[in-house]
Amino acid sequence: MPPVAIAPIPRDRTLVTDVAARLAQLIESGAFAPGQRLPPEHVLTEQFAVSRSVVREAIASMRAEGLVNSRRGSGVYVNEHRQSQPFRISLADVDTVPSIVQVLELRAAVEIEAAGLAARRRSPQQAADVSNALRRIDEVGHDSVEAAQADLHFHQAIADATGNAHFSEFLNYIRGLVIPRQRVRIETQTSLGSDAYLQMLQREHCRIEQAIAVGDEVGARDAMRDHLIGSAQRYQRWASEARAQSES
Amino acid sequence: MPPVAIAPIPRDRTLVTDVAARLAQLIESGAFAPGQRLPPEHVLTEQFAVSRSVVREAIASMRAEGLVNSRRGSGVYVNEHRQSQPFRISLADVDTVPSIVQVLELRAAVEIEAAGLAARRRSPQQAADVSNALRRIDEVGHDSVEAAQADLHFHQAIADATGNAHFSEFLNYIRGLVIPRQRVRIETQTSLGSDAYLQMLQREHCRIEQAIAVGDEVGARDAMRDHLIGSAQRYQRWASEARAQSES
DNA sequence: GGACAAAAATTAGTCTGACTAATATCGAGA
DNA sequence: TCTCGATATTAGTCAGACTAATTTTTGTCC
Repeated sequence: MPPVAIAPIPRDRTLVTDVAARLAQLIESGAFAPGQRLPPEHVLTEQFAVSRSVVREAIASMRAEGLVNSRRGSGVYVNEHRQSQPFRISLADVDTVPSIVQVLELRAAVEIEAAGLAARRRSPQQAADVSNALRRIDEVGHDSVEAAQADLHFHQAIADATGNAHFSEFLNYIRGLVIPRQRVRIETQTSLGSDAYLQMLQREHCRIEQAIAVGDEVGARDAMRDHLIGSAQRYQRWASEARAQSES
Repeated sequence: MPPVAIAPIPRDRTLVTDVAARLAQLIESGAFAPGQRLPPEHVLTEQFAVSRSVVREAIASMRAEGLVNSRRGSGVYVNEHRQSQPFRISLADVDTVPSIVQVLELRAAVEIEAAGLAARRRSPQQAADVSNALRRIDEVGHDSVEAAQADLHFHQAIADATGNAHFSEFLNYIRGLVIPRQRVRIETQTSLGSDAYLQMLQREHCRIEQAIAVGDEVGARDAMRDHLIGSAQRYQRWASEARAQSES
């Protein structure tokens, strides 16, 4: 008798996944070129020696993946531009403090350059948007939820002022990864650090806004760099304090 | 008689897509929590008033999207960590010269900061890797394909030297968007600009490598910025020349 | 009662056949 | 040659059956 049962290994291989994988491979390899029509279902049925249900579910999978599109009465066609693999940071990788700092570093890189581009290229309207966002942070004051949102809008206004939508979209993506924790941080900090903390933040914001307003590219980058590095350091300090507190 | 036929609007809505969308919405809204089991197929069949084929193809779609997973004999379960929407630049958006420049701007932002981080944190081994990559560019000389690859490795070595895998991965993603065209550019340039062009590139590379070697964070950033801005300008100039040439 | 095993019920996977609706193809007529 | 209509092709949907894996229930023995 074996000492322990062999690991079950939930083989979720099914005919559907097999057929989908083989079809996907054929497309990848170029056997079916973009724009080209796949063989009709009944042909795939006999070639793969499976039922039509299996073929249809496999095609439904590939359609969901954006690999093909179906046209009723016509056929299934390979999509023209099969998207390159997207950029994705696994949420599972954003769990520890160091890993979050790594994400913040990438975000900082983009925001720093965004501040520089904004200073160089912002329209008068965009400059006004940044200034308004800054004022809004002052107005909301201590409400931590509102403050977090106002802070977000400030950074968003800067990204928009670059005139390059990729910056806005990328920062939007990064935010989705770290914002939940950041909000906690801000709430904690504001309840602890209170006025002094908020004023320091606002001084940093103000420096950024001024540089963008006067078109000082280098100054905007430096100000944003100081702001984000400061934020990251504050985050790390807070995290270590929180840990020390929970261990005591 | 109408002047022109009404736009066909290929409505690719089907029962399958509808059911999949509604189920996805129920999951998004939290009606079905992660880890929870979906109602069995025959229940969905009567609730949505569709056949089992439709339900199954809808579930196959969601499975392909990573939203759920099926366990034969047990049920369909909502995946625990439904990934956040990834960052993706549509290839369709990377077709014109200005749009490519926008992508290059985002790439530059990340590479500039990567150079700074590399200068600050690189291990001796990583510094050596960067230097070796630089030397390799010299060695391959005029072979445009090899040169493009060596150039890529140089930038890759710098990203690796940050010690932050997100930088490497992000630049890898960006490369997948613009490299095909860049290679063409390099080939054209090398055949036209020849030695002078290569030597200028290598001087820029060398400046970056030196700054990283001695741990000059600001210098590394500046050198990388000059290099990438120069590259973008050269690309734009080449593109406009190519256009002028094709029009003549 | 509790632990274990067998039986039953539940559930997803697969197959078959049919019909519908949209599209594509072909041929006859102008 | 072009247009229009009939025909063929094809994906979408429905229905029912059977298989295989899992879960639940039941029954038995201790």
